[in-house]
Amino acid sequence: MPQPKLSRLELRIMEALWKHGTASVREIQESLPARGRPAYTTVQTMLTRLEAKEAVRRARKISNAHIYEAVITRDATQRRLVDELLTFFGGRTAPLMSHLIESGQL
Amino acid sequence: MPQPKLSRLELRIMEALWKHGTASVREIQESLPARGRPAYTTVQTMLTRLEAKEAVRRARKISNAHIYEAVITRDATQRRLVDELLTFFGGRTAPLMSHLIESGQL
DNA sequence: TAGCATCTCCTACATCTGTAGTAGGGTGAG
DNA sequence: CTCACCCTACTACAGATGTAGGAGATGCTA
Repeated sequence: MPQPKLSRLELRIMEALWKHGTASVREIQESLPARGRPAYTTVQTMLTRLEAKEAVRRARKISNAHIYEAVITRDATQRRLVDELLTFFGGRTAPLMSHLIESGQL
Repeated sequence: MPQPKLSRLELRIMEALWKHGTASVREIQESLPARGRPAYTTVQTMLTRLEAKEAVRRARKISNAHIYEAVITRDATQRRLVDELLTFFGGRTAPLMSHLIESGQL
């Protein structure tokens, strides 16, 4: 399905994958911030679920390890998140903008 | 706790409550868009959970019905959502902005 | 080739979320 | 006073999410 719904952790995994371009379970797991880093098999579970959602795919194999790559783009995913957030703002971008501005980085 | 984490449906309920200022379960339920409107008791369950999270409180009673009011502000809640979204954008507001702009309303 | 390190695959499970039914108490209209 | 109606409180449950262990396959190293 196009642009599946991803959970927070799934999004964290995707973020890591987008950064690496392509990666193994271990690479993804280790690239996650040590603080609150999930266990190896947890990452593995996420990748399996992401695969089921067709958000990632097994690109190839290196030795006995699968190498994953993103199927959905970061851009499309972010757009989806923004759209979803907008529904909570009643479609009004103005308040969202002001919060963004107040959020510092500008 | 300050700014509890709210689910989608909980946010929809809060939105209705913020609009009314104060409302009974029935008022909230009926103010939700008919399309996909949850059952009366579903709204009730949400309010109970929101109360547990200290996001709303029972302000008073009219006859045998509880009248709820929001404890957390819409503003603080929206800010929290924006901040959370920002973490998925690696803290960069720029891409978020561009998505917003492309989202039409501007 | 024997073992250890490493992977995958499968299974499990607690918690959260959405969804709602049921039982029983309070209320107001007649 | 009575009873139909509305409200609350409690319970239930399926699906999503986060979290991870264990068993067994596989690959590298001495």
